[in-house]
Amino acid sequence: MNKKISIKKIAELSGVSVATVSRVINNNGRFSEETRKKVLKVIRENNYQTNNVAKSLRMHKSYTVGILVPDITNPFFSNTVQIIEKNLFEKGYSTIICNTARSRDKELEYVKILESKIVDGLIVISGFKTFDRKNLPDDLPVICIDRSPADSTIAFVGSDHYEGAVMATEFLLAETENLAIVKHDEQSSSGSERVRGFEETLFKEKVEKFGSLIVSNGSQNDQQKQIKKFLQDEMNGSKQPLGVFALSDTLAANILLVAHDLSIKVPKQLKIMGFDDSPIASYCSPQLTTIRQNEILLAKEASGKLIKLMNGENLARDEIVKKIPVQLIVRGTT
Amino acid sequence: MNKKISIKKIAELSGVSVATVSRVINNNGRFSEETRKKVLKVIRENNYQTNNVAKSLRMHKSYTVGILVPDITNPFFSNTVQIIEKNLFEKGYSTIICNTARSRDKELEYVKILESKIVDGLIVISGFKTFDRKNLPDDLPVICIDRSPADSTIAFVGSDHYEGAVMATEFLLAETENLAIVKHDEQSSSGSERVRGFEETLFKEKVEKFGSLIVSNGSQNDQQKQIKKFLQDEMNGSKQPLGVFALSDTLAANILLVAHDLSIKVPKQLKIMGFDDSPIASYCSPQLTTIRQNEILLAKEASGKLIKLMNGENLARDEIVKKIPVQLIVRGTT
DNA sequence: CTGAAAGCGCTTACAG
DNA sequence: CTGAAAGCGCTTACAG
Repeated sequence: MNKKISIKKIAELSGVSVATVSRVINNNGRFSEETRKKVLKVIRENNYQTNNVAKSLRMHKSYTVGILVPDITNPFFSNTVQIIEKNLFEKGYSTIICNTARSRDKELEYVKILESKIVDGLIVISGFKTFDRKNLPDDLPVICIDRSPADSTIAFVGSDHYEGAVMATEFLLAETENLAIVKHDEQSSSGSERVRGFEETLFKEKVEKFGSLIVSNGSQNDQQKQIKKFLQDEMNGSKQPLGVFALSDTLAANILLVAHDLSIKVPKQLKIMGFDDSPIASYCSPQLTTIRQNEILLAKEASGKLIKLMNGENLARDEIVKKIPVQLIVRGTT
Repeated sequence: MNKKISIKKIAELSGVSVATVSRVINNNGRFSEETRKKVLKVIRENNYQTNNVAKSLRMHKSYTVGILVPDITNPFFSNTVQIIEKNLFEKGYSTIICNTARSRDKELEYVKILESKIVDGLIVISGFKTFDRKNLPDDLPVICIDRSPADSTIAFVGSDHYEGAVMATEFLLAETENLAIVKHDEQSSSGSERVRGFEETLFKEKVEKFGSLIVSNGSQNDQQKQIKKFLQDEMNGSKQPLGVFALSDTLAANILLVAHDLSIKVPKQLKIMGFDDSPIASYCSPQLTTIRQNEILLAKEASGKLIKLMNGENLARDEIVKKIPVQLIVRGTT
């Protein structure tokens, strides 16, 4: 294929003005059936493609949206992004996915880039506790996913992490009162909600004591060492089985691996509850009991709202914040 | 933050022409230190941001590259993409990631979109056996990853799947001569290479018989059923342990799960070799022995070459095709 | 139904 | 050192 051809060239070749060509392309304004055919023929023959850069400049509309993702290799994120991308594509938007690597600087940098490329809208996925839109033009449609925006006027869609944790905890409590929670080092806003769900449920059920471990970031091996020490302490001398609520499936899977190592029987002596239903959950043995997030619904809400905003509509008051229900998936570890 | 401000406004506010403002911004052409300070001050005060759409239009350069990915939720792809994105970002390019969902139509559609957004270059990751660049302008820099281009002039970077399969097969052969291969339904070009590595090694070592299973796409459950039947047949009455070369870690993990189910001892009676070293490999128990692809090197080669091409340099003849070495990771299943 | 012209926000020869 | 003007490829009031 040769170099790009412009509307001007098409106009020349079909013996009409550029204005007319533009009208034909966009099927807008009036022109005779005859010119339409003629122009379309020339366009086809020359494999003309609209230059969207020029069009964006003129129209102040790019049909592009940006997505900020903290870590695209995280299955929950990549899944959600993939579905959002699909939804937006169907509506004629293409998606610029930006990996912020959980870095404030990169996040800011990418916001700048996206802005200067004049995206029509922005979807921001968690990474820090809050997202500050003060760097953004006031009129840019923005949807936050899984991260509470600092500004309460920004639309927000997220799983009901609190409710998920309540379900998880009650399920564990039905089997044993000897509970523990295992968390990651740094807490996202969703992580805090999960912790809150756990603790408030215990409080409500009048369980006063529970174990707690914070696993600091590091290699899988490091993490397992910390878990090993914890399990050895916790399992020691207790009559009741131990029920562990892990704040992610990754943690849950590691706990399971350590349990095998220590010859602790799962789920007989140790019950493990994960969170996310990530791919590894199904490849553990036994498979992990966990809380599944509904990425499809999440993505649908987020892209639907963004499109609404980009079409110039406003969100009703009760649409600003949307909690997506989660689901308890009972498998082998409980 | 308020609406966008243009170079024209900045010119007005600083009492110079737009030409001068442009020169100051790009530090290009000559201007007095005094005007520089003045203009920069106004820019800062007004939070001016270049409109890259306009700049692209004028410069025929967008500092944007497109990546076509068949499935962003596949860890190998998302990892590779993430690293490429990082490399390009450091060179001032932002990346548009397009999920083609292994659909020819979507692939074509996205190529069009990317083209019309005037990307400076394109990275194409496997999905079909070959990629045809006839729809692309002749002068657009393109790098293929993991998929042989139909046109042998396109630069290509991929893991040495053949060599990986040879290593895997020889390793298994050292333990047992009773081998089998388990493949996916649809073969990518990399898959075919893996098969070839397996078969040629067996031929070389004069092993004439081996088992073979093609697992058709479906739910995890479906796949496990097919594997179950296969294992029951293969394990029946054989004295030697069975060594299975699975064409992906996903397959390997499912085989392992079925083995547990059938109370087959791994690695005593059954040895399993995966491919990719995907995240699930480390969460199986025992952990999977597998062949690791070097995503970092892969990404480095791909982004490096693309940048070279985008800078107008040519690739030396021996740079067109680059095979990246893979590594045998011995863990618990062999 | 059709065209000439302005303008989106930039950069860059050209002239001074 | 600085400015006026052209032009990147489009769309759209305006005039006819």
